[in-house]
Amino acid sequence: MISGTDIFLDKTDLAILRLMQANARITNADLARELDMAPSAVLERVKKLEQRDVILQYTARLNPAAVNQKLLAFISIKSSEGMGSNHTALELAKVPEVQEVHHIAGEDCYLVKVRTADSASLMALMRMTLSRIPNIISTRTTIVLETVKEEQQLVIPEK
Amino acid sequence: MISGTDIFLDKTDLAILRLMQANARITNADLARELDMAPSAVLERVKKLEQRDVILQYTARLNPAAVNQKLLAFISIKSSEGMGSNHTALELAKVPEVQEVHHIAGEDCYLVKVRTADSASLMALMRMTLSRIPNIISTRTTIVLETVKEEQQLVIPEK
DNA sequence: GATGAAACAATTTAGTT
DNA sequence: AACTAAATTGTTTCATC
Repeated sequence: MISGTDIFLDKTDLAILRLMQANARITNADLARELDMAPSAVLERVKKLEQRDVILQYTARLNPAAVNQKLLAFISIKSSEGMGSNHTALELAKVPEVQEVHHIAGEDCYLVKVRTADSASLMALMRMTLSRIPNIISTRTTIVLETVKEEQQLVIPEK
Repeated sequence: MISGTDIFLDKTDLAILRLMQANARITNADLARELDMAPSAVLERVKKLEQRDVILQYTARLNPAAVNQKLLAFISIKSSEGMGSNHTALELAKVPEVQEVHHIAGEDCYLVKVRTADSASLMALMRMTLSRIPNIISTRTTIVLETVKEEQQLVIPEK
């Protein structure tokens, strides 16, 4: 769960976030040099950003093709469960190949992003895993032919 | 550009990827302890994984709400350019608020993932930035009401 | 490819302002 | 919240197998 209490970030915090978003393996010493601060002061700020759930994770972005995950698809899923329940979404979220589950406005359904080795393994996933989740009424699968950009970088405000 | 030459990853490489995907700030010494190897051997492998573009980036995943990016939307964009050209996609990719641009099958259009502060700033972005990109025929915007899962973690094969 | 050793650098804690 | 100082730990190179 993500902190609901309000979060105040000053110029220094935002600079730390900008640097760590661009390179999570930057040393604390290099961060301190960039910010013209003592390493101990920077370390304390980083720990607080982690505690406050401003920084959620440090992760290596991998080339999907290198680890045999060449197929990317988006699936629109309609569920018969009433509003207020999101059991279907939670079940979808448990599937490791499912990277994203969003509840979307308008069409009253979920948008799911899935990555598998190829179209055969996507079919297998849909038959074996998705079809076992209750309340799914329909699915519409869109295959990605080519990805031109895929980053999670957020635009960090100036202040 | 991502390496086109084929990539062979052994069990040790895959273990490194699994560990660094989960925590990009793991120390090289800790990696070496997990793998029962000398730190120097692990360091050499990590450098090769970076060089071969298996590891694309180390990044901190940030809480979008903490940096005032509360709105997430997917936009389907139809372009009049012929197949073979992807000028529109490249222009879309240049926009910092655009996190993803995928060319999708079937409807002959792009699927774009965008993050902004709120719906007013999304409107402003569409009017000021997207409307200046040539060849865009139509857009259909879907607003995300709630995100249940959003990770980029890939399923790393066993071997 | 992997190792061990060694020089150098970073991390992290504690005490102080 | 920030600093300095100091002890511990990690990084990285290089010679060797």
